Amino acid sequence: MNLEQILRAAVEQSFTALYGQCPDNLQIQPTNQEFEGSHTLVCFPLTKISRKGPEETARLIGDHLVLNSVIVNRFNVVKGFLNLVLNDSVWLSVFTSILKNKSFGRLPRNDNEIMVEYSSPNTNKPLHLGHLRNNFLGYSVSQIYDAIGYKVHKVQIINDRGIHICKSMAAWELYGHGETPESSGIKGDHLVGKYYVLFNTHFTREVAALLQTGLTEKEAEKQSPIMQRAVTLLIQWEQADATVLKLWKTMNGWVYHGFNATYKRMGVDFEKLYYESETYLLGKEEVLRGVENGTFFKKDDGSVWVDLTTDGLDQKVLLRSDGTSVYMTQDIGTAILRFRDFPKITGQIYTVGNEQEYHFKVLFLILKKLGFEWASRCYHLSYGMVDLPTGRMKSREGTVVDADDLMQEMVEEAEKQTRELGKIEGWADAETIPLFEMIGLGALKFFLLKVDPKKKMLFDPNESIQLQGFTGPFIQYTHARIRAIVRKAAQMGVQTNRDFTGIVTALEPAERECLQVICQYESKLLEAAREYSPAVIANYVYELAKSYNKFYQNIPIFNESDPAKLSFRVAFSTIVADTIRNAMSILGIAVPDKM
RNA sequence: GGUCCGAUAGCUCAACUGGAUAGAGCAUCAGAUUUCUAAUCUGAGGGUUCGGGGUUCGAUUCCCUGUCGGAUCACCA
Repeated sequence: MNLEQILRAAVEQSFTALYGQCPDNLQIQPTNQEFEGSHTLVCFPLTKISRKGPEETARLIGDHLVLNSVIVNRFNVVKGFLNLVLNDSVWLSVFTSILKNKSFGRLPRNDNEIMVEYSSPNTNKPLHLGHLRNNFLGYSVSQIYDAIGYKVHKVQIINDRGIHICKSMAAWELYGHGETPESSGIKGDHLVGKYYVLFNTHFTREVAALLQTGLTEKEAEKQSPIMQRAVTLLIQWEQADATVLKLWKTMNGWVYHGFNATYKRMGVDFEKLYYESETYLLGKEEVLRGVENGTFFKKDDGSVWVDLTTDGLDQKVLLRSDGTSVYMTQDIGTAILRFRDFPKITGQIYTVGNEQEYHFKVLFLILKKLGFEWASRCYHLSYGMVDLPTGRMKSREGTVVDADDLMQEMVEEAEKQTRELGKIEGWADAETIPLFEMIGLGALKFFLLKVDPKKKMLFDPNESIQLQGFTGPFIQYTHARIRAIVRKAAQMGVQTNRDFTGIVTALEPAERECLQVICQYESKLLEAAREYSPAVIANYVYELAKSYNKFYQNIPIFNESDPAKLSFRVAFSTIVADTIRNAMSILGIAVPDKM
C-alpha cells in the first residue's frame, strides 16, 4: 500500500465512524503551496451525507483523524478544504520502504499484454522530424505500459509496396548508372530518397514539356515517360516479374539498412515487423468475405465499397475496380494478422499522426462490422504536427528536416556547449562521445515528449538544448550533480542502507516536499498509461528535479554533524537520482553520472 | 459545406476524473549564494483562460452558440 491508499483508508474510517457511511470516491489531492499540509480532502461533496456545512464537516473529520489515526498530526480548514499534516514518522517509514524496495517505480507484473505500433514509414525516403515524434512517442508509451506490468509487443507496418517505391525504382533505372550505397557512400535510405526526389524533378520537367504540346494537365501527367515507367513497374511487381522483384528487394534492402542505423541512434526497437507486401492479400480475402456476407457491396465497375453513412461517415472504397487493394485493405489484413499472432493482447495502440484520424475511425468500424470483438480495443494514438520556428515543413518546398541530420546537429551542439563550459577537460573520448550523444538526444527526445501528444507543437532546437528550464539537459545535469554527492559520500564511508524510522526524528520542509513528489511517481505512471501521454512523465520528472534543487540549495548536506541525518540525506539523494533515472528511461532518455 | 481537434502571461507549455488567489520555463527587472558540479536559488512585473450564454457550492475543464487556426472528407499512402 502506498501513502495515498493508507490515508484514504484512514479518512474512510473516520467518515464512516461519524456518519455511518462513506462515498467511495473521496477527493484527496496535494495541498496547495500556500497552505500548511501535504494532502487535502475536498469536503464539498461530503456535505450531502454529513448534512452540515463544508467547513464544519471538514473540522469534524479533522478532529476525528487526529484523535484516532496514527498518521495525521494536525490539520487546518480553509473553506471546504481539509488540509492534513502527516506525522514525520509516517514520511520516514514511507521513505524507508521506498529505499528498500528495489523495484520502486515498477508495478508488479500482471497478465495483460498490449501491442504498440509506431514508426511505420514509407520505404521511399528517409525519416524526418515528424517520424522522430512518432518514434519517441510510441517507444515511450511502450515503456510506460512495461513499467505498469504489461507485456508489450512493439511492432510496425512497413509500407514496402506501391507506387511510391516504384517511383524511386524508375528514377534509379533511368538515371542511377548503377549507383549503390557502397559506391556512393550515401546511406541507403537517403540514396533511395534521392531518386524519389529525382523522379519528381524529371516528372515535373516532362509534364511541363508535354503541356507545351497542347495536352491537358491530366494527359500530360499520364504520358510522362518516367511516370509510365513507374506504373509499368508496379504492374510488373504485382505480376511477380523476377527482375523487377529483384530491384525492389535491393532498393528496399538499402532503405532497411539505413532505417536500422537511424533506429539504433534513436534508441528504439521492434519485436516484429509487418510488411504490407505480406498482409495485403489477407486484407483482400477478408474484404471479399465481407462482400459475400453482405457487409460490403460491389459497384457495377467491380470496385468494392463499405457504406458507413448510417454511422455518420461516408462510403469508402476497399478494392479498386481492377481488383487491386488500397491502404485500408492492407490495414484490415494487418490488424487481423496481429491478433492471430498475439492472441493474448488486450488491445492495440496505433501511433500515427492526426491527419489519419478519419482513416482509423473507419478502420475500427469496419473491423467491428466484420465481427471482430477486439475492434473496440484498438486505439489510435494520434499526435499533432511538429512545426519549426522557421515555419512549417513542406516536402515540396524542401523544408523537411531530416531525422539523421537533426540528431547529428543536436549532438554537435551538445558537444559545443559542453566544451565551452570546460568541465570535461582531460576526459577521454571514450567518456565524452557517449556523453554528447546522451545530451543531444536527451534534449531532442525530452522536448518532443514534454508536450501533450494530441497538440501540435513548435520544436525549437536552440531552446531544447538549453541547460536551464524545462529541458532534458537540465534534468540530466541535476542527476549528475546528485551522483557527485553520492560518490563523495561513498568515499567518506557514509552508510545509506538502513532503516531511518525512529533514528531521524524531524524533516526539513524541503525534504518533506521533495519526498511527497517522489511518492507521486507510481500514480503518475498510471495516469500516463491512461492518457497514453509521456508528457505526464516529462512534467513530473521536471517537477522532481526542481524540487530537489530547492532541497539542495537549502540544505548543506556535508555540513550535517548528526551522522544519522547525514546518511539519511545521502540516502534521500540516492532515491531522487534513481527516480529521475527511472522516469527518464520511460522517456527513452539516458542520464549521465557525470557531466 | 460536413466531421474531428485546438485556442491559457510577450514566447513555449502545465493545470490529475469540475476544486482554493490559473502555474512553470524563457525573456525583462531586482537580489542571494562563489559550493556538495552556479548548468543553482529567492523575489517582482506580466492574465477578461478567444467572445457570449447556460449547468452549481465552485468552470480553463461539462453543455449550447459565435470567431479564428489546423486536420480530414481520393479507385494516394
